[in-house]
Amino acid sequence: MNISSITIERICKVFGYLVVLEKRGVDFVSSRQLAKAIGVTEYTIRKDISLLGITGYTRRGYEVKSLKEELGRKFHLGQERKACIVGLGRLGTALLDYEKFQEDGFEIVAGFDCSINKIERLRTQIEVFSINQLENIVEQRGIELGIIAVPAESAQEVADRLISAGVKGILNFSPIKIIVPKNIMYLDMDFTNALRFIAARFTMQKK
Amino acid sequence: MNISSITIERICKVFGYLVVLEKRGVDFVSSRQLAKAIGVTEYTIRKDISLLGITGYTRRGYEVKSLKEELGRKFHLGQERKACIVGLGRLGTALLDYEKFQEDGFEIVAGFDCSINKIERLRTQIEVFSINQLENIVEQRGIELGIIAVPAESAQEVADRLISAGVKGILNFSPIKIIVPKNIMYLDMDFTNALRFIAARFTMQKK
DNA sequence: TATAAACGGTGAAATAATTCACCAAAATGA
DNA sequence: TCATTTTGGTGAATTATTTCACCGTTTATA
Repeated sequence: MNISSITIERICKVFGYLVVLEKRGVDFVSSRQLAKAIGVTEYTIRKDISLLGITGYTRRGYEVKSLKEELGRKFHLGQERKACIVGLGRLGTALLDYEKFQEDGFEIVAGFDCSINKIERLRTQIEVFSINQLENIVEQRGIELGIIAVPAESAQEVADRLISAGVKGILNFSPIKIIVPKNIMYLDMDFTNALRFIAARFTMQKK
Repeated sequence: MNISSITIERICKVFGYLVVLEKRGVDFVSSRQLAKAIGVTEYTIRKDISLLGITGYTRRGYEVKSLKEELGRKFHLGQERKACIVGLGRLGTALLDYEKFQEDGFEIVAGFDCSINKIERLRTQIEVFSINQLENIVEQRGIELGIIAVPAESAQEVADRLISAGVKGILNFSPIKIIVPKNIMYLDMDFTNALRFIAARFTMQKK
């Protein structure tokens, strides 16, 4: 099967909303409700879901629990995945304790920083290491995801090291774009760019 | 002129890269270089730019300084814009001191939190207030952008208050989707969803 | 039991976005 | 000076994505 990135993005949002609905004890949800919740049309939702061979019930919609499980199975969502955070400044330490990751199966199993002082001072549940041990720990613990929260200058180097140590996906919070091989999944979380995007749309906006 | 959201997103990235190039003292940049830097094709870059009526130089490319200025003018980027942060937990305080915002013209002029204790303890350059004063301060200071870093439960309420106080754009770091009127520009920064997106693409990926 | 309403499924149509092919201009170099 | 290369501009072709129209079920209701 061949699913476009844009569809995968929507599916992830749907998954997130299903998690919320399940917590609320909702059993069924219609394409219209899903559409409203994630900001697209009902047609798109139905296309996306039927593309995956998942089917709903006439007059009731999709069953929340089974849709969530099926999406999880197909996209490996909500399963155990180990991640680490590199760079334990303000943002990095905030991410270390971000419980929402854990709820979704993402387990932060290590933090790295280059400052020994910082490592010693940190009081956290999660084990923290010197950046020197990055390769060792990533390999030992089978870490698949790397979260980069270091300054722009060192972001590319950290990414290269994470990749050569075996991570398959990178979430980058530094404000520069990192170049990665195309078999590595990569996403930027550039805060300034997010504000730019909002500001730019004040001015010109089509849809 | 009518420019699609997806084009605006690319333009913002181009703008960010131009800022970097300008700092490095680079005078000209080709569509090919821009394309590589932001991860699209050179055709797309040229289409985007020429759509705006901006034109480059044969055999040299685009002039960094003037392209940046022109994009800034057309999209109101790199201009003074006032923003505030609501919710001064780990993430909120990290954002308070995120200098990169300032470099790009986004000025954080206030922080809000509901805990008086927290407000008193905080040592920061930026003035912090009780959430009770949100409407007052937003109006007084002409704040246009609201950054939401409160827990999921109160995110929608905070958004509603920000909007009724006059902000025109919202950047949401809470893990739920907020419903806003369609004249308000809105962007989610959902960390868990970002990890999901990366994990999902491990499995299935078209382009 | 018959009718209406609310749903999902899906091929076809419409729209949007990207890529391509090719031209013209400028710079370079033989 | 003349050929070659690099570059942007742009209409056309292609590809991707969204929307629509309409069908068949199921549930609710009269």
